[in-house]
Amino acid sequence: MTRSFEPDATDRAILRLIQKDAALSLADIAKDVGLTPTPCWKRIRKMEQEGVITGRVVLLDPEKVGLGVSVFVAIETGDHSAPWIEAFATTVAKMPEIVECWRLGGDVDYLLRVVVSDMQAFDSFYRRLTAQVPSLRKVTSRFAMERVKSTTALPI
Amino acid sequence: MTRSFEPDATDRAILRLIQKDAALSLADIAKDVGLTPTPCWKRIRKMEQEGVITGRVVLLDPEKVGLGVSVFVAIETGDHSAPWIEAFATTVAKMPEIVECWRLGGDVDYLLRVVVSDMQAFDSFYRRLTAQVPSLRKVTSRFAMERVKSTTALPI
DNA sequence: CTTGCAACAGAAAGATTTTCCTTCTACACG
DNA sequence: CGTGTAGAAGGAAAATCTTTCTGTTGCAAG
Repeated sequence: MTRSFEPDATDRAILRLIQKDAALSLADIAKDVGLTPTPCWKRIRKMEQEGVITGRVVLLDPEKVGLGVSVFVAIETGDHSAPWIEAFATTVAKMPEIVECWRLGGDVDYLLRVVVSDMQAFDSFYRRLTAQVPSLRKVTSRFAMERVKSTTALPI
Repeated sequence: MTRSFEPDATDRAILRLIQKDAALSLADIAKDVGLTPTPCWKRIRKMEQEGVITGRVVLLDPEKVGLGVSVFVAIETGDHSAPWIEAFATTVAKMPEIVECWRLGGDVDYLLRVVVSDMQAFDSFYRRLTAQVPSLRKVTSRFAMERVKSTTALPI
């Protein structure tokens, strides 16, 4: 796969900054990377158009909004057919408690991170999940005790 | 734990919006939640000051910046002392490839997500990790085949 | 009532976006 | 060689739009 976009050192400097704080003004970003606001803005817009930048979002403190419980759910399926995989992806997309879902190689087929308010809410989620998804061979839930680190900033 | 902040329906509507797109103008947000820009802005500022909103960031496409490989590393430690835990957290904080690190309850002590460019980069990371962290009893790496879902938006 | 909170309209301050211009480099051609 | 041209990248300044702040009003609870 040849990458269509090759960020130079300046692009990367910009990305490193706004990956951490997208509220910085163009003037500040520009000063930091040694440009004036205009070319800086042009680079950012280009990266948005090319899909390098996929969005701007605010992050919330899960505790503060009463969603302090993260649970990792490892799933082994008994059905590896394309229709099952597709149906599973659709179900996952529809459940907002699932904030991450990865298909893995190896013993575990899927790993989910589920965000809920408490154990009871997780139980409710768990029942809905297992009721909706057929052919689950093994489901292992592990509760997070502490969020040691969690960042959206890629090591660019 | 009593929560100091109780968002009302309007606060939550605002959060749902800007969790998905923080580039929306106040005018747009206000129209959507049925307010004028000023009270809307005051609510957002309040939530920022109270720490409900922890930051504004841009999200990147990992593939487009050449970091398309995510690996989950499950760690079981042989040392559960406070100093070990602290030292481990410090090491994790210093390694930018580790984008998530959770301390779990149960058989697995820690679960990491590591973002790298390719298998070779992961091997390099793996060597550095195991060289720096003592008393690792078991380390299991699972490669992500597909990112089925990944969102920063909490189900508020 | 009246007190306090939340909303509003409108103005000021500040940021973004556009337009236009300059510079630099690479490359083709006389 | 020297010159002309195209394309990429930067910059200054103006226009436009947003955010932020002011003062004021309305409404609900006490």
